[in-house]
Amino acid sequence: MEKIDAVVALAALAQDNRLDVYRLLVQAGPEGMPAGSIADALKLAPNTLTFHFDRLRQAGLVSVRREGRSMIYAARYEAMNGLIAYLTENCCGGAPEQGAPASACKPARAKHAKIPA
Amino acid sequence: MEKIDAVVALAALAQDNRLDVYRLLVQAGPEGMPAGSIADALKLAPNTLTFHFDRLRQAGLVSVRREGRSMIYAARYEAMNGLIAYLTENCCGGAPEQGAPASACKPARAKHAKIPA
DNA sequence: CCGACACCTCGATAATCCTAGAAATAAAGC
DNA sequence: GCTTTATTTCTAGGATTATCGAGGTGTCGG
Repeated sequence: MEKIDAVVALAALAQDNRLDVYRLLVQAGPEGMPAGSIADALKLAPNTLTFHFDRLRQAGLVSVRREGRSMIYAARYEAMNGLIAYLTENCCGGAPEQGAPASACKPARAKHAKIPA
Repeated sequence: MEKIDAVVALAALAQDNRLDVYRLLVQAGPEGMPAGSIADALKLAPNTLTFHFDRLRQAGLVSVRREGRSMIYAARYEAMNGLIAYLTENCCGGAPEQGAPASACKPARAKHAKIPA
């Protein structure tokens, strides 16, 4: 994952309502959830919700498909994997170790010092 | 980690210059780095840098200490650990599995369906 | 075809964000 | 004490963001 993609994904998740939307979609599973149900669950106006969906979609975090009158949104797990991998590799003390518990971010001594742009 | 903390941390990292600053600090290691060196490395005006430091500090992602005339900023690794843990637990398919590769985010069937506020 | 439903697009607005210039504060050295 | 160096604070600007009301598009049932 490139830096620019990470920034976009982070920005997409860095908002109360969007984080709620994304978490709801994760819980909904691979089949996703219609926009209306999400609006009901989170008490958001449909047009406001569309705005947030666009941002999540632009960040690659969700996918959409039409089903009759409904738009079904679903979480794209690869995107979250990519983001977590980016953070682990670039913002923690180097590559994650095999033995260590998942995402153990420890201090590191500039192992691979180059900052990939 | 609470949701509000996650949103603040995500927002702090969701900006080009700040992500650069944070990555540089991670590479600098636990002792950190003086503000001036960071300004030089990233070609940022000192006052602009202060603005971004404030945001990172408010998010708990960095710490500061004075050393003579310099302000030494350092990454707080626990914060990143907390953020990654939050994303893994709340935005992936449930708790990370022991056997799985670190941060393997897989589709899940609403295992613990309650959304912690 | 027509009405009802689900959702999106457009336009406007208040709030927040990022950057930069000017001036202030803190520490070190002479 | 005065000057230099390192960084912050103050103030202001343009850009971006989140939300809302009004209106439009696409789909289903009859």
